[in-house]
Amino acid sequence: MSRNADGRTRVRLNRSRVLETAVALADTLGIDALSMRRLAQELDVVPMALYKHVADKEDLLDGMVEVLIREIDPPAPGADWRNAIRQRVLSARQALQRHAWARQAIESRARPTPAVLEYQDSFAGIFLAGGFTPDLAHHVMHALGGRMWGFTQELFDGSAAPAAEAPPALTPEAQAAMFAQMQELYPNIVTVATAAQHDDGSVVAHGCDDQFEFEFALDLLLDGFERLHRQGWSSAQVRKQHDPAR
Amino acid sequence: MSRNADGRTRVRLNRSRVLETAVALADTLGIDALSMRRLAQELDVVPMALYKHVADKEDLLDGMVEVLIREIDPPAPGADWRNAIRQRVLSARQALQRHAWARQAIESRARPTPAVLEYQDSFAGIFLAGGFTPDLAHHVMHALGGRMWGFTQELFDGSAAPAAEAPPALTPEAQAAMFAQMQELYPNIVTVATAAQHDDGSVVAHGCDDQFEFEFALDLLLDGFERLHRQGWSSAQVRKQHDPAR
DNA sequence: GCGTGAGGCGTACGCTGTACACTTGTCACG
DNA sequence: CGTGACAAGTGTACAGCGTACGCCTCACGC
Repeated sequence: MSRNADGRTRVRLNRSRVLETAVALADTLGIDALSMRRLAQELDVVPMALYKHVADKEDLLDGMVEVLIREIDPPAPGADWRNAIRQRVLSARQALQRHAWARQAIESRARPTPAVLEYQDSFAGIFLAGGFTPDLAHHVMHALGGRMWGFTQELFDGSAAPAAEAPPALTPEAQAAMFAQMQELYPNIVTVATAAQHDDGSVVAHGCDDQFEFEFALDLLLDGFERLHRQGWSSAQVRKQHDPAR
Repeated sequence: MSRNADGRTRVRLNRSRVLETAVALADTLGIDALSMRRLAQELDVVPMALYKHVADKEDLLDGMVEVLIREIDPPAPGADWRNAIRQRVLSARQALQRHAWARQAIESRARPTPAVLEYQDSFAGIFLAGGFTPDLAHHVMHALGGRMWGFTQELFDGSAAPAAEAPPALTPEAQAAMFAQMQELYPNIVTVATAAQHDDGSVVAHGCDDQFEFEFALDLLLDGFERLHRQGWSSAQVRKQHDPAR
């Protein structure tokens, strides 16, 4: 067994040690700062040593995603489809929040690993067991999309002013000036972004509640799924309607 | 004015030429292969010359997204909110399909540029003009999320077998074997993935119709929005219901 | 005609992933 | 206990990346 600089014997490397260290490192440093070299250093090993345990960086990322999937609660056995889906998604969401890198990692993966397929299979299974036709289950899973993983579809963070990051603290005057400018340039965004507080009756700006937004969209979709399910929706009739010649 | 190797005078570089060439290059080579060096080469210029026109690679990507946004149709003036949103989203989707790199580029952007804010502002404006309360408009935009850009939330491509890319063509036997294995390991996915064809009555596997899936999810959401809008939904009552103490 | 400033050039640095050949450590078996 | 084989870890090297910094040079206003 090899020894480190202190001459103490060192635990052997193995795939899960590599993956778990990578996960921990990505948690603290962010996915961009996770390099093979940095990871090797963390494991007190030369970079190339990692390649005995992962094929390449792609494989490392795949493995990290698998670690994450294992943290997601298994489907609740007795629940009806709606609660089963809801629980699973919200559990996935929690796992994703523990690992901020995960969203990017999952989305950048080119091909699904067995673990990913298994995860998606369980969703399909829940819908089918709930009496969904394969047809409806298919479309419904597409509609769920990233939300299956608990992704919030960011991309609209009304509370984020443009380029207001580098300066750690803004003077109240500067803030007010920026707000005024925002209001001028993007009046609707400002209206909408500050809406949540108004309706609450609260005064302070507290940003928006990601969890609430996530569940809002999720339940909107689940409501829609339920309605279609009840009324025996089928894609054939919709297609016919849109394209009667066929 | 400088001359190139042939001694012919060369058109001067400028920001839009840089951005448009970058877009074209990303279209053909993919975003991963788009490097400052490769882009410079395409423009017949030394890499560092680009930095007189874009601040850094981040700025380049921001600029490319702006080029893309300009390709999206402006909001239809006379339309009701639902059609206005639908049209805009579907137009965005078309732009995104012309530029496969765009999704990743948009999602990786840390802070919204003015063009992005303006785009989102127009969505907020459509909802508000349609009589949505700022509160509802806020949540609804979150629910729309990436679909505002026409993103399909891939992540579940039932037709993609794992690691079936490198070999360009599989023998029918190999395909059959793989299918059998898929069926064993992921029975629900197979059921659901092959559903669309069954219901169509067609026999050949044609993958699934992305456009259909996209509109399915979009309309599901729009239906939900409409319902909430009609019944005067407000986040205050929902929150109270969940958390009556407050 | 000449100064000036923007635009393009060249060099260099530190970082990345990883190919390839090498040594070392560990364990099964004679 | 000795040994051979195989797995694990090392070292060197390469091509590519983004970009800091200093220099040159060319078009243009005076």
